[in-house]
Amino acid sequence: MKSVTLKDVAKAAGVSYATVSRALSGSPQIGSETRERIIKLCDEMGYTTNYVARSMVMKKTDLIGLVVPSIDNQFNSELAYYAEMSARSHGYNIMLCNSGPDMKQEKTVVKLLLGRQVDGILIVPQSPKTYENIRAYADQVPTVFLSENLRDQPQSYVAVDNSRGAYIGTKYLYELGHRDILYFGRRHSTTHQLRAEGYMKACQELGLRQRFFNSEFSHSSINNGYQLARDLFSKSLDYTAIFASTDSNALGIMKAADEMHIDIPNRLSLIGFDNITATGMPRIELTTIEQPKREMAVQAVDMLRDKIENGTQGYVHQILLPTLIKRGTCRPLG
Amino acid sequence: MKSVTLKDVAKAAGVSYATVSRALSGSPQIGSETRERIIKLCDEMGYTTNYVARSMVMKKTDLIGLVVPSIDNQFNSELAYYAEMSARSHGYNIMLCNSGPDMKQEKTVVKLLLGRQVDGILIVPQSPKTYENIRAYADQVPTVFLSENLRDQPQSYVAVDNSRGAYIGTKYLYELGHRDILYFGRRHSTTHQLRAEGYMKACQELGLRQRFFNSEFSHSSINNGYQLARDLFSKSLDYTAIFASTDSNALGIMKAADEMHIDIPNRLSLIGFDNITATGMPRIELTTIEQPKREMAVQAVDMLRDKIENGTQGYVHQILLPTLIKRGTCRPLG
DNA sequence: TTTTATGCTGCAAACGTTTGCGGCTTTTGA
DNA sequence: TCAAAAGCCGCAAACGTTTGCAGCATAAAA
Repeated sequence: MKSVTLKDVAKAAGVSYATVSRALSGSPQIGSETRERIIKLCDEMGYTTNYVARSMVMKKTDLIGLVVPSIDNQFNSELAYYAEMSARSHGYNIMLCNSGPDMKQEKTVVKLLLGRQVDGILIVPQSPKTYENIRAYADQVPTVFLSENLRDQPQSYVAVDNSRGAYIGTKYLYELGHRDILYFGRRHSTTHQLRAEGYMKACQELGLRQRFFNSEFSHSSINNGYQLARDLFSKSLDYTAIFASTDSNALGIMKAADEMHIDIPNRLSLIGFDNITATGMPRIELTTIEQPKREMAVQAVDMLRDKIENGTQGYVHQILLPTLIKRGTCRPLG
Repeated sequence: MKSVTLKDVAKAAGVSYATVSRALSGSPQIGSETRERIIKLCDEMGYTTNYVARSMVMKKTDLIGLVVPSIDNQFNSELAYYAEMSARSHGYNIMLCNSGPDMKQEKTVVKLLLGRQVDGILIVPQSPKTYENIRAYADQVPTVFLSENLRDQPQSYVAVDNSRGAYIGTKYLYELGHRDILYFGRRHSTTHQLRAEGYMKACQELGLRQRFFNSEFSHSSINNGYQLARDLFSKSLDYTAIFASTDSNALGIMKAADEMHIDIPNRLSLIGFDNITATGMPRIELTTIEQPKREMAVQAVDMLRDKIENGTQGYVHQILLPTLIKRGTCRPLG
């Protein structure tokens, strides 16, 4: 268990450990024969530099704290995947924390991360109030928010153009001939507000009546969507398409529709938002709006790196473009 | 950005920083008024103990390295979720690394983790060869393998009873009246070998003919399953049920079947293995064998903690029980 | 040969903690 | 009143690096 230190290989090489450190870090003031001899020796002895000691003196841990509401959520885990890959390729490691389900835990893990001396924090907010919740800490270390729009807050974030996403989705339904489109989902976070706005904008432009069916449940889950949709479908179906504010909701709607024998897509067209993996599964094939998760994650770590390495001050709001993914749940009307 | 140190609050409190340290750690040799005064002061000044300095002297980082082939995989991300929650509740933080897709990267990240001085490593192997691949490192730090059976290897791991899972799945099909059951999937990792063995055992006991359709593709994905199933279905359908060695494969099979108008479950019953989230989605409703992911993750970190904290030597093979999840893809025959 | 420059290496401080040990003050017991 | 015990607290070393600075040898220049 006792690992070999600089001192050990220095002794073996017959030089001071400062020399070994310099040889490894490629300092130009070390002779090339000495360097090679030392490097070879390090290899043989299985030396790996102790990052905690290194971090101590460098005042830099090369660690990025990644906090997500819960990593088992498809959307988050995809973001995490790309974030980790990208971070590592730039020499950073990821410290993972689940912040859900309550605000207290979110605060706790962020504080924890600070104690760990992470160089920066990447956070996908668990609620619209996250910014307030962790503001005190976000000022102490480079932080970028991921996937949730903060709109007017003085904080860096990267997110899709949620409004545009809903806009193109609605327009697509229109082009398919639909004139009665229901917007399904909550609206109390900025993200969801924006989506609703995109829908409304499309409706205005196209001369459509705006119709909402929303709730203020906290998490957008399949089950929530399902429960809600059962309510919805027990009333008259005076619309031909639904724009669901999240894929999870859409999936719930789909389940309810199947149970109540409402034919998707023939009687009802359905479109979601996010393009989570399940939407591409056989039999589901949900038409949806894609969030470019890879790009989002990569941009977020780039932004964070910029703050960390260049000390960039201020904040930037990076908005990426969503894409319409046509699959099987939308049909031309008539 | 400059954080407040022990020294700072010591100066403010008018005591030495050793006293502050002791007050915080609850040492009995500090007077209670002093302690309370110090704690209050720490709060006000926003002091958080620097974990890297602490780790340095304690020779313990309270860090667990979690390496998974790719966190965006449902199965892995669920394990990761529970592992992180459990680890954190015991004072550990998780350092996340994706090891996929190649063996080289797996080795690299494990080496990295060692450099980070993690107290232990939790690894879900990316291939049957993982053990060989990282053995050199696994000897240097407490390590437990997750979800993959290592069978005779002298290493701790926790996994389901894969054999039993396949056994009960096959038996279930038998009880439904099926007599011609095809086993679909690869067999070259221990895990998959065990599943195949469970199937064979059931066949023997029940007097069924054993039928295999397998391949040696490296990753069990929906697409692989799909491609293979298209092949399979182009030949005669002289079986009434398929036991797929993974849910991913089963999903691929389902897709191919739908395309080729083979009615699941009426013409063909299908059962998977793993119970990944997608299987419970509307329209899919795949009958499957559940791996108790939460329990697996929790047990794995318990095991790891035991090694770390008590220095427990030797190894233990923890086998958990799988459960049959009855959903919609299996029908009684006749 | 002497001086200067150049190339390489070692010394030691610093990073922010934890903790054994010694010392001071106060209380207790006789 | 004095000694011993007890209760608190500070000193300083240690953890394993990085790096500014000084020092030594050798090579080049005068």
